Amino acid sequence: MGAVTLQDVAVRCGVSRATVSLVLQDSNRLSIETKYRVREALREMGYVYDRRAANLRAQRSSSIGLILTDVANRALADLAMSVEVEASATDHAVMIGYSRDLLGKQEKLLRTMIEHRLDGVILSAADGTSRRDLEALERANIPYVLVTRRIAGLECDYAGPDNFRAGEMLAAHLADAGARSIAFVGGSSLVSAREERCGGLEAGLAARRVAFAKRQSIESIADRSGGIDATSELLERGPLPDAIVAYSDTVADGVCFELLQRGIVPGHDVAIASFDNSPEAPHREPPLTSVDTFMSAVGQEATRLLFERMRDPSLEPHISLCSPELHVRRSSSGWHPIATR
Amino acid sequence: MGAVTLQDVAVRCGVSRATVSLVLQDSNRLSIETKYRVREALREMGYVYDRRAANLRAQRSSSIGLILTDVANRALADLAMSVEVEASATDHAVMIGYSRDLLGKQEKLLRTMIEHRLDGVILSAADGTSRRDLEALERANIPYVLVTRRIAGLECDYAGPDNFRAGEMLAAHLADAGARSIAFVGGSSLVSAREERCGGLEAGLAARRVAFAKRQSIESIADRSGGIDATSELLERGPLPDAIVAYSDTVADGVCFELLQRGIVPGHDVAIASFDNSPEAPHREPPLTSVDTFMSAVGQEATRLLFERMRDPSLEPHISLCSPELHVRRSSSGWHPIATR
DNA sequence: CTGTTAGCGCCTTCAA
DNA sequence: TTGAAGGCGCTAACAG
Repeated sequence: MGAVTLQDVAVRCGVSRATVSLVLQDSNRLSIETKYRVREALREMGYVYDRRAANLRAQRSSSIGLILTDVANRALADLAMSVEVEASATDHAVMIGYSRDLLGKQEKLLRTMIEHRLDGVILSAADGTSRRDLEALERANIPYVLVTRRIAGLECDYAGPDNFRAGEMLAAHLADAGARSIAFVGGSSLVSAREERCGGLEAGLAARRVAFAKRQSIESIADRSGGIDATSELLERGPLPDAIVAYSDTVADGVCFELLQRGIVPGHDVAIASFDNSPEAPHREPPLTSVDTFMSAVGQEATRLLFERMRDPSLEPHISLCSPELHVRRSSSGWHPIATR
Repeated sequence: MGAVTLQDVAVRCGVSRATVSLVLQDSNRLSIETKYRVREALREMGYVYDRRAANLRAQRSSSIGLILTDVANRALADLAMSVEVEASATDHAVMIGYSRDLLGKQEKLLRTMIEHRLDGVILSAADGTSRRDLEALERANIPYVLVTRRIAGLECDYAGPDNFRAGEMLAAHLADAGARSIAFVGGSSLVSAREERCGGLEAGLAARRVAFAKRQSIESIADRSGGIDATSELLERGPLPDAIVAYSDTVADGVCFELLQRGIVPGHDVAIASFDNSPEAPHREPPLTSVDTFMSAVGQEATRLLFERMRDPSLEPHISLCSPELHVRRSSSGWHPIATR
């Protein structure tokens, strides 16, 4: 019943356990003949390597952890899949957990991963995570890399899209198109990605002498309904701006919906743009201008950083930002200053 | 450097390893005082339970595996997240892998999971998986549950949406609305879900004396572009049917797009319906009639089945189908026989 | 080239 | 109530 062990095979072949172990490692200290005989026996007896034992012995786990807030949006799904590909290229399994932005759940996941003695962890931290929440990892000496979201005051490895640059790109595009008033809509300011995107937008506009006031930034849940709510609030606060930049494509969907409800045509009466460049963006009505953040590149990069740190824990923290790419579509190119005046 | 072990704590407290182990299990065979003293020491010394060792000793891994083809679509993401929730409720970690419908990758994932001696595996099998591909799991005595996709000729635990019933529901709805010719569009016939949905549609139509011919079923890749291609082919093969049923909401999007390209208005000139009831379905133009397949319920059920089998491997295979729910929206309710004649 | 030994950290059993 | 011992399956180190 119990699986075949190295010992069993050794007995069967009349050699020692160590010899069999050497065969598994294809050591060249053994005679061809012995190797062959042992290999045959391994196969015949249906031997399966027990990684648990090897891991215990070698003080590792051949696994890394991946903690995401969620995987229901396409961007994070791409990230998860690319992490798995990179990890398995180095023969590491991936243990996954979803925090749903709950600090308690995240803590439980971290504890579990530490007990399993994972070789490393990639973490997209829940809203409100502080460096104290990661101390357990440090005490346990487990290398980790942050993705997507930064933690204030914490210097550590990080991989993510260059959100600031992405914001700047939209600023440049919209300012050049003639927009003179711009609002940023959706997302929570607790999440670093929002602050970076909004910051980049503000900086880009400033460089082009377009004003951007704090009251032109409205927070919301980061989904379609959030886009609707934020748009309502925006229109109550004042007149329609030339352009609305949404926190994400999903939020932008809600924005467009609410505008239409009020008889305002997105892409014509007001320019719309956002972040993610999701697969549907080109197929929206109007097709949505969006900055691609290449989340699978981010996942790949995060995994690379993690393995580097696992190799050498003394490295300086490394911050890796993936370059975004602007895709201009009718939601912003269809708007012209003339049309609104 | 190395982590604190039970042994270390025992020495510090002047008791035996076993005593400390008993404290961890909160055994009532120990004096209150000893427990207290040992607990203090555990805390002070920063002891962390080493699950690897415990797992080796107990011949388990406290982890289950989840192999999906992909997680880029919302339905599978929901499934993945619900599996993780259920598993962690029983203190099991989740090791994840994505096969991308590649048999080779799936095989590698299975091998890894077997080497890690996972306690069980939930598998959404890649296209073309046969029972032979799962023999490794059986030899290793690892319980597994199939989700979402069945494998021909393999009796084993399975959890999935009741696709046949879902097809019937659409048949009933469309036939009652007056549709007399119906096409099924998109998806690969290698995937059991398509065959079940299409089969249910056919059966439901037959029960209402509406003909459904094989040539009214067109396969394609299961995405938006597949919907476009399949629709082109459909219109080349013959006249526009009263209704088009798409394999999934994503495919339906392509269908609607291609129809509009040809000046045919979906929801008016032809009824459209599909499966998944994705979050965007109500927000499409026209709002899309779709059958909800509750993938998070499927994930929950699959995990439940797996744990049951882990408890008692001798159980009869159990097949669990989650009831679907029809959501009628304008894409089908806006169409009337009159309008097309 | 091959075999022996001694653990990795935990937990169960048996003896005191 | 506590202690000692042995072993899960693997492998590094050392001895033959």
